[in-house]
Amino acid sequence: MNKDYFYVTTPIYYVNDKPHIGHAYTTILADVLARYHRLAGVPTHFLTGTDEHGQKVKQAADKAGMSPREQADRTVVRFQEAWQRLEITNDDFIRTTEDRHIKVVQGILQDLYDRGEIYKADYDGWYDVSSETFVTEKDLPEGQNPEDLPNITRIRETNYFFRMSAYQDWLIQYINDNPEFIQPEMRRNETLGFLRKPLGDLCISRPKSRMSWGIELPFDKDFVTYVWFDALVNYISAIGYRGDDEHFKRWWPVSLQLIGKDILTTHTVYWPTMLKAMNLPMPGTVFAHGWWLTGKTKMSKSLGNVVNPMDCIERFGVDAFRYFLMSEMSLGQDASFTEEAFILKYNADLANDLGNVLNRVMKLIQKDFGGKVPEALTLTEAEHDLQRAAVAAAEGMLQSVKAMRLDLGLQGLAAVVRRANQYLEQQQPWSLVKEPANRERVATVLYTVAELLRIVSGMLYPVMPGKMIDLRKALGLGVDPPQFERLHHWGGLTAGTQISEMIQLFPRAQKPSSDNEDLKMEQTKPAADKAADGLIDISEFGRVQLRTARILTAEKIDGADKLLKLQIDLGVEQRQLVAGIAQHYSPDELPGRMILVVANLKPARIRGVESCGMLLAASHEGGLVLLAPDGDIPPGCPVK
RNA sequence: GGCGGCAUAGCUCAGUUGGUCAGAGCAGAGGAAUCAUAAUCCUCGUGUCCGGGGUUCGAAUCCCUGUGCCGCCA
Repeated sequence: MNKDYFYVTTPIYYVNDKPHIGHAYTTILADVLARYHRLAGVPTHFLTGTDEHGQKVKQAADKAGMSPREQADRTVVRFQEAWQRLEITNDDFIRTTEDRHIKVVQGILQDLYDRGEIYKADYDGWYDVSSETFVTEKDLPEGQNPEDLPNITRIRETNYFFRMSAYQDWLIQYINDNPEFIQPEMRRNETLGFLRKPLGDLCISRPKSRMSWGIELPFDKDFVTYVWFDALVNYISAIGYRGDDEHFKRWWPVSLQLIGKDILTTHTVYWPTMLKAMNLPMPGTVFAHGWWLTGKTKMSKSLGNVVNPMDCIERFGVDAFRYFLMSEMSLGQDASFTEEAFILKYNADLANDLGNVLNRVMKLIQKDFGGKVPEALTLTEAEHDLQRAAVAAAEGMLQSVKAMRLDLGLQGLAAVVRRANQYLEQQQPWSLVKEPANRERVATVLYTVAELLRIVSGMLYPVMPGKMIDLRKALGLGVDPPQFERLHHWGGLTAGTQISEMIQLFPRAQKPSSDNEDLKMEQTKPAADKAADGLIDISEFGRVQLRTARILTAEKIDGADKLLKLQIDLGVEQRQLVAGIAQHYSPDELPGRMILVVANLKPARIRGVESCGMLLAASHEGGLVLLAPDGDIPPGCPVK
């Protein structure tokens, strides 16, 4: 980590899109990196924003009967709201329609024009309307006649060009001399490959007659700026280039520019040559990451298989979503997003390991030490081992931030949490405590695990800010963000601190109901065989999760005279279930009643209505009565 | 067609400069324990490290070659 400063950018997103997982991923990644740097005490500036010029915005505006600017104003909030929900902590948000941006673009253009870096020339050739780019016949699919392609038209027009070709040799040399400039290495090779052929000049204008929604060229009112020349400048206009020198010098050159691999050339060829022409230093690193795939197909709007980040947040929480994206993507490669993988990871790493270990240690401190963090006195080799492992995992996480391999760092932290579970199992504090002489030993064990959680939660904070603060509050650590220097040292937890009431940090998620039907059938068969004598053992009964619940609402299901649709409160969550009790209970007498339900029943569709669970009722000679707890107890309590 | 990348247990992947490197997690099987969200812990893999050559005392790791995917450019 560079200690001086960290300036990180995402691409600016085109306002015509809706935020999808691709946008969310880049932005969360930038946020996580920014947070790590801030917590390490590195002055950090994090920029994102929106690209608001171009044909598609104009078209959408015309269709909606408003000005392009109004259209952009309406759609930009989609991104701003999305980033808010995802807990993105960008320091600035730039829109290319802002004055501060337009002035800079025009200033740069005028300067380059004055210095002869931009010249006027005629263009006569093919133009691709959909991508707003010029194409040569060689760009077209083989054997195709341009006139037959719907989005290709012949145009002849005058335009302005940037002398990009003049910088080709310099750029090749620069990339060769600075291996960290383009990452991962594969993308660097790609760029060098691209540069093996002669580089043309870059057309940086569009005649207004054809495309009016853009930044007007300062030296020719008949033209607007080509969208890439406009958009790339955001990285410097936002930090005060040609306006606020002090601010600009503080953050330029940018430390890290995150991009998707689809916009590699613009960022590794156009952008560097533009900067060179402006006599500005190059970005430290341009990093192209991979794409999220669902199954085998690429995420894209045209394929209609986009995973909406918002849906995932609602179901699993922002923090789990951020964790999954960061831990599942090996940076630079593609990764796949499936609900099944998400739930498996969530249950394994977050619910079963991290959430559970917190729960275990809290319960023991609660029960045996009156809810106060006990004091660790005599440490054995086991404690020293765990300390070393925790500190090493914390260090490893920081290394992985530096190496852009967050997945590996998170893996290391997950591993150390698993070790905490192993350690508890080996030490058996719940057995030791039965012998008063062991009390000091138990105190040491519980302190050790709690302290490990302090360090791990601190290191995970940039990825899961909300949940990690919850965890730290539970341990009595307060609501402030962790301080990194304290995470390298053992012993940050103060003995005697009051911990909170029990919390469920990551409630276990239900497995996806969609597939693996065959698998489940196979799994249940052996149990059915064993039950041939009609007797089951306790572990089989244990597989059934019974819980108390409160009925919130009840309504009839059309076309089914026995069924009611119920919304129930299960403590940590709300559920819908379908119950065959309509002939015995009317909908209006049910809300508010406490009942018992099977909470881990595989979801099913009954009469087209989803049912997640089953309520318990006793029947006798055609009659039926609901079972209810005998006494006052909140919803969600386990029934054993 | 050119350039580049990848190919390791059922699945997802780790494997720094060639020498306990044949691994982890998940999934699966068996067992233990009960503090805990039936969560946890322990035990269990003879994997042609894509095939074939080669370099080396020794290669998943280097070189050549074949095959299959993928990316960029044509």
